[in-house]
Amino acid sequence: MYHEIADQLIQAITKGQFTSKLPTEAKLMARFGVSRNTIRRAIDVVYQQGLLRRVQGSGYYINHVQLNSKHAVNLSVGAGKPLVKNSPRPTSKIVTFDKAIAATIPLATQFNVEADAEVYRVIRLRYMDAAVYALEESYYLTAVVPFLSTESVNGSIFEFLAETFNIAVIASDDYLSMTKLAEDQATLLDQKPGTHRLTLAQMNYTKNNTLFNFSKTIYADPKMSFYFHSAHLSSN
Amino acid sequence: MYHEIADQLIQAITKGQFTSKLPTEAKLMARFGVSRNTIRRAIDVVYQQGLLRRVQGSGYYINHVQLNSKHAVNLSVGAGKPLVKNSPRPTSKIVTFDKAIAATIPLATQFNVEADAEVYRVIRLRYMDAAVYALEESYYLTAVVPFLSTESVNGSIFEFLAETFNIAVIASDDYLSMTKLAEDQATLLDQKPGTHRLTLAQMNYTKNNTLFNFSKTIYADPKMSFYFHSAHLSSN
DNA sequence: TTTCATTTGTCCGTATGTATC
DNA sequence: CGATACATACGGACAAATGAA
Repeated sequence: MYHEIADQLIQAITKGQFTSKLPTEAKLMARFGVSRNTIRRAIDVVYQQGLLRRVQGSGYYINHVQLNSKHAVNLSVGAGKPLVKNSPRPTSKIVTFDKAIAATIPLATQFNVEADAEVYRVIRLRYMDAAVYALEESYYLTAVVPFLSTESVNGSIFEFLAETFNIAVIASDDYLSMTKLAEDQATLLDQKPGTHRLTLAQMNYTKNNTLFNFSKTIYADPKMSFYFHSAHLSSN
Repeated sequence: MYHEIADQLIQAITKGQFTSKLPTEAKLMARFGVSRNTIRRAIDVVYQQGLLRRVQGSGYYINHVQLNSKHAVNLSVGAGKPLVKNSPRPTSKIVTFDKAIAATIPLATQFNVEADAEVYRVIRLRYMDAAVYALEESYYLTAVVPFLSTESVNGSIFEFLAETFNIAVIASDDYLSMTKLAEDQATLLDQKPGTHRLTLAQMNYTKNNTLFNFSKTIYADPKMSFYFHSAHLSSN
């Protein structure tokens, strides 16, 4: 219940329905017909995403997150969704799409994924507006994701998983660093080998914190930037 | 109250008092003599920092965060504390320490800091084990931070602020990107100009979400990495 | 396979504290 | 000072997942 309320509040804020402040808790209680605890729980979710400033005795103020760079990713919302409004959807060119065993994958051993786990391997170039912006290498545990359609691999895999298996990201571990492009990576990204580029390694967990996906994404644009909001649960 | 309990739980976990699971909520209620809501609130805090996996019907499992790189920063704990256990404390070499007006600072205008705000400016080289690891450019609003001792600037400013003014980080906005080193930056960091390095721009907020500090840190080591855990408030 | 106790997840109502205006 | 609004804490009830009998 508080999940839905949180979603509605987030939508309302991003749509600009509340310009400077959120209604008071009392008003929100009346509007949604729930108890104060439930409203506060929902507000916690919104607050955690950095959309609110909370001031005791005064109210909840809207925070307008700034993403100056054209290529910016907001990591605090969970999966790496580009947060630029009305951004065009990325397209993909598949490099590899097969199955593998975790033990044979460097990324998997690095993150202590169970060695004998079977995974779908998807390596693809990601395009935005016909320009390549990332090289993505992602893996899906077949124990959790029994099937991956070629169609979804060409589009949004996460959307496919949500619709088909009701798999959603509950938590994620994110590691940001620079990688020196190897020959093959460089040619795929159309850059010089040895160039340093931002790289996001990610572990994604779903219900009950079971790992279902891990990936490594190298971003082509040197101006790429990542945003992340960290908020303690209560502000005072 | 739940804050203290959360702190105690975090300490207990990092000290290795609980190896695989946390005690049940019922036991924690008894141990701390508080209600279930309070315990759960405290656990929320711990969970948010990525130290726990929670499984309905089963319990809370300890998560051991992996930071493979020697130079790794955990951003989900708030300020940029190095999380390597027993890591030596960094030392500093001051490049600049004076006052300035926000309007004259590119970083401040970029983040829409009130133009006429007065700030302490601290530019310093950060050393770990006699080796330079970062060039830090940080600003403290004098409206919130009335005084900065030279002593603290040579050591830990955040510790000084906590002890002296009871200023703690409640929330932060973090921006990670690469910067191409300018001449002066390159010489300070002992690198070639034009080199790409990881850069963390940070806005730090204290009680009632008032901004008290913003900074930009360029990390010398190309192997530098950042960790960040993102967890939705409830896992199921 | 079913049942049942355990354990966490959600929601409610209430009371009191504290900061803001 | 009083009214408003958010912060914390308690107790109770039921739902849902887990794990063992």
